[in-house]
Order: sequence, then C-alpha cells, then structure tokens
Amino acid sequence: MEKTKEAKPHTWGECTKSILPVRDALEVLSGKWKLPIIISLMFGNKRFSQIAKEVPGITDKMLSKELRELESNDLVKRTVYDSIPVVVEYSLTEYGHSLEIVIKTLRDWGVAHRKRMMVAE
Amino acid sequence: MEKTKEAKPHTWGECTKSILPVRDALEVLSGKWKLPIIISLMFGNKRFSQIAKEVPGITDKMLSKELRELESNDLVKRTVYDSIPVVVEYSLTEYGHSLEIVIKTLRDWGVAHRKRMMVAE
DNA sequence: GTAAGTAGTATACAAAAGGATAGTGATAAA
DNA sequence: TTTATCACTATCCTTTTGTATACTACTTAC
Repeated sequence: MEKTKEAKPHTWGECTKSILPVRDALEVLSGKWKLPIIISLMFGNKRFSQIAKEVPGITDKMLSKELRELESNDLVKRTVYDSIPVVVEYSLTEYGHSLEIVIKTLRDWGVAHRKRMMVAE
Repeated sequence: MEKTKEAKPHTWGECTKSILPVRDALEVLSGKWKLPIIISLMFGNKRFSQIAKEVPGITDKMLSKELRELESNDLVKRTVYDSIPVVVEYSLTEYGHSLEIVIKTLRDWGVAHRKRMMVAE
C-alpha cells in the first residue's frame, strides 16, 4: 500500500475554531427560503405581501419566520408605517448587503460546478 | 409613508437562474458533517476510521453517507487498497480543494458576524 | 353585509435529516 | 475461542424543517 500522505499536525480545537464561523455563515443562508428572500430584497425594499408574491411557493408562516430570523441577525430591517391599513417595509441593512460578496463567491463556484457536472452527465 | 425604494426591473426567471448555482454550492457544504469532513481531508488523506476519529460525534452511517455524496460530486476520491484487511483511503480531489476559497469567504464573513453579534451582546 | 387587502399567528401534519444500536465478513492477535 | 480491526450496511427511532389550512384584527370599497 502507498504510504498515506502525512497529515500536517493540527488539533481538533484549531479546526473547530475555524469551522464555527463558517457554520455561522452557512446558517444565515441555509434553509429553503432565506436565499430567495435576501436576493429579492437586494433588488429593493419590499412589503410582506410583495415578498410573498415574489418568492413563489412560500407560505406566510415561513416568510414571517424567516424574516424574524433575518431581522435578529441584523441582515434585514423591519419598518412599520402606521398608516391604515398598517404597512410593514422590509429592507436589507448595510450589513445584509455585505452578503453580496459571499453569495457571489458561492454562485461562481456553483456555476462552475453545474458545468462540470453537466459534462460528466 | 416614505416612498418604497423603486425595485429594479427583474423577472423571477432571472433570479431563479442566479439562485440555483448558489444553492448547489450551499448543498455541497450543507448538513452537519460535510464541512468537518472536508476540512479534515484538507489536512491530508485519511482512512475511514481515521476520519471517524477526527470528526467527533459522527456515526459510521453518516460518515459513509456523506463520503458517498462527496465522492459523487467529485470532491473526494476513494481509493481501495486490497490489502488484508482492506483499507480505503479518502482524499480531496483537485476540485475539492477549489472549495478552499469558498470556505475562506464564508469564514471571513462568519468571523465578522461573530464579532458583530458579540458586541450587540 | 360581504369581500378584499394590510400583516401576520395557531394548529396540525408530512417529509427530511440525523442518531442509536446492532450486524456483516474477512483476518489476525491473545 | 474470544476479541479486535477494517469498512461498512440495516433497522428503527427522534428531531428538525417545512407545509396546509384556517384564523386574528383592522379598514375601505362594493
């Protein structure tokens, strides 16, 4: 048997420390709906029902839940206008926009991956 | 009420097209175990039981399943040595290493996010 | 009075992801 | 003969994630 390539020395502690923030980032984007919601908001501020229309298939419950999560992560700002009927506007924060580069990186890799997987059929 | 910022015109088709590859990339890294497995393999080639030891808490079933998925995506190479007992070596492919930049981007964002969330208490 | 639009919540359920535990078959060491 | 290592697989169970459907409260328009 070929000799297994020597592993660089590293403790699991070091790895864990480097994994946790990656997980945080993944968590912010994970699930079925966060990505479409974020991308929808990248094109402009939206009201609840507008997002619901633009993200096909999402239920009110999911939209409400995801928006609450995004808000608690400072990625989305919720502004209530006490007009009648009450209108709530959601917008990406400055910080939310900082995800654009992350999403772009993922997209670039994903595009290459699609090509690769298609060639391999 | 403040006027809602005008949304740039865009079709859902365009968005979907740009979301799909992002999802592909996320999928490759999603779940509880893929990331630690990939990172473990970034430090060198490993046998099944070595990975099982280095990724605390993973069961054989999960490890086996995740490795199969990673292999089917060309990210991991599986090499069988028909020694006795049989030994199987897993290694990151060249392509698997292309995830490093993606993971780094996620980590950088995640590190900033951790700081931010800590300050906010 | 009834429908429609505002922004959601409540309850119950189904599907997907993951965990616990045991077993496979070959061999070698005690 | 029992135990251990290698790399898994099989079965069942729990937890998490997401869906379906109905409902709230308020006001305007028909």
